[in-house]
Amino acid sequence: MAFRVEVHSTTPPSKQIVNHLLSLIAGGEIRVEERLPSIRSLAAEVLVNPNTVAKCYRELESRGICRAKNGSGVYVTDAGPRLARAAVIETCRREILASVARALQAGQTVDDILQIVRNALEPMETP
Amino acid sequence: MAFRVEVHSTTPPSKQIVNHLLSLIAGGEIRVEERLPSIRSLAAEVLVNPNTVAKCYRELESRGICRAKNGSGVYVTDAGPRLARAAVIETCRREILASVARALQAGQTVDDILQIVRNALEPMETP
Amino acid sequence: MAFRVEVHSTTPPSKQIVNHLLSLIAGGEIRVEERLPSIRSLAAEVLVNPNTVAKCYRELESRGICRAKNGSGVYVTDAGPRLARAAVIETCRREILASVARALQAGQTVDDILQIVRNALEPMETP
Amino acid sequence: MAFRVEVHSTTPPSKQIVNHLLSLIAGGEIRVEERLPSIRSLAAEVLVNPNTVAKCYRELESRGICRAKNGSGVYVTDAGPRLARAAVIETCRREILASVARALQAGQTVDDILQIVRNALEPMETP
DNA sequence: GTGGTCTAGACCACA
DNA sequence: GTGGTCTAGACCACC
Repeated sequence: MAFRVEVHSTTPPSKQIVNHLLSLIAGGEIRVEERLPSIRSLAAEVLVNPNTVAKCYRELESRGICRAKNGSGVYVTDAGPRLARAAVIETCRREILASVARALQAGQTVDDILQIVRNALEPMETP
Repeated sequence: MAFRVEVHSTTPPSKQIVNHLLSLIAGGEIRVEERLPSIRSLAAEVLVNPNTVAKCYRELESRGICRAKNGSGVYVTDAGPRLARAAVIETCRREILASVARALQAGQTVDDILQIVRNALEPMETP
Repeated sequence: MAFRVEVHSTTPPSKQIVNHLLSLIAGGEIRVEERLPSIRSLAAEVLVNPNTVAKCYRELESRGICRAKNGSGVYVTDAGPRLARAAVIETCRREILASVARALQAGQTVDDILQIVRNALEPMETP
Repeated sequence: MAFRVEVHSTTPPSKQIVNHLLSLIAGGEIRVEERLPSIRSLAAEVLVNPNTVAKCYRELESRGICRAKNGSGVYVTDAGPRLARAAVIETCRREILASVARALQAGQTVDDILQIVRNALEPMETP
């Protein structure tokens, strides 16, 4: 997993965890029909209460992304990867639009902003 | 202003308002020694409790960006625009980096992301 | 409200509460933009933990039926009554189909079943 | 059998299975002194743990509807069909009354409900 | 006062 | 072991 909840963020742990799971499913690191980490193990790993993780799994299940099988675990549904990808991309799109708009309003030039984006994209272009 | 608090965001209204005021000051829409909107009028405009706005003004004051004058309102300090600009740009930079990284991880291509950024920049290039 | 959670039912309290709230909204007893009972007061009334009621409200909110305003309460959305009605009717439809099918399979005649239904409808035909 | 346990129902699988067996016995599809499906075969068919099925058989046995014969299987008792029929019909009657009442309260008309019931009865009238 | 979130710990049903 | 549910009680943000 290699993921830690940022305790001092304004986004609550549960939302951070949901977002992270969405990223994992969207990025194909957890595949269709594959099992998500168990509630208790993920809770231990990211140092939150199991109830918090359970809430996250419930949320993903209500969005059709995964499905709990009693006594067995939580599994990615067929539609899971598609739904997760759509959710992640839509969120990122909105965030980028908002950030860019604010940067422009604050007096940052178009070139400044493109430079920032290029920096963010670089690590993916060289390898 | 043309600004509304997103009630269901995880970033608390007070922080949204601070960010917005920072943008206005950074962008020169509120200038040095200019008065910020009154607590009550801003509260009424963004449909928020006056206490919340007051808290925001205290926050900006503690960061040296504005200063309350006895009974006459809150004014932007000399250093205000510079401080606001630095804060906004740094925040936006971090947000853009994070969003772009997540979009890439979710399977979005570099071109997809550039397209999103271009869309965000467009409104500023034509006028 | 005049509603009590049946402790010894197989349907968990939270689901009972959700169903009851759906009925109230579907039946127009709580109208658009009207406030639902506060989490704490409803919890006290039906003798469950406030967290349980909070979970129910979250569920309804995730289905677009109501919307929480921080510090103010939970309100029925514009689409709430329509969504609630659809949910209740769909549930009843499924239950009736299942019950009737099982009664038939158990050897009950069509007339027996119609008689049961007429008994259920009677109280609404006389007034 | 043509029967599947609904994994995400609030009624536990064991109860669903008991209900289904009651229907089969009540409807005469499993007769007096006839053997019920073996625990393992039924468990395999409905994709449930054999322990769960065993529990169901114990339940039916405690209600006098069937009886285990040493090592040879579980058989319907003389009183079984009568007891099963009574149980099923009473359950269905209660369920129908409850569902119809809720549908009425949710704004469904008497005709709407009769239509639902007719749909449920149709498959038995044509053949 | 309102809702939102988290923690801690219990019990149940199922594999 | 798995998830599901509930209780109890804490803290935060907002009205």
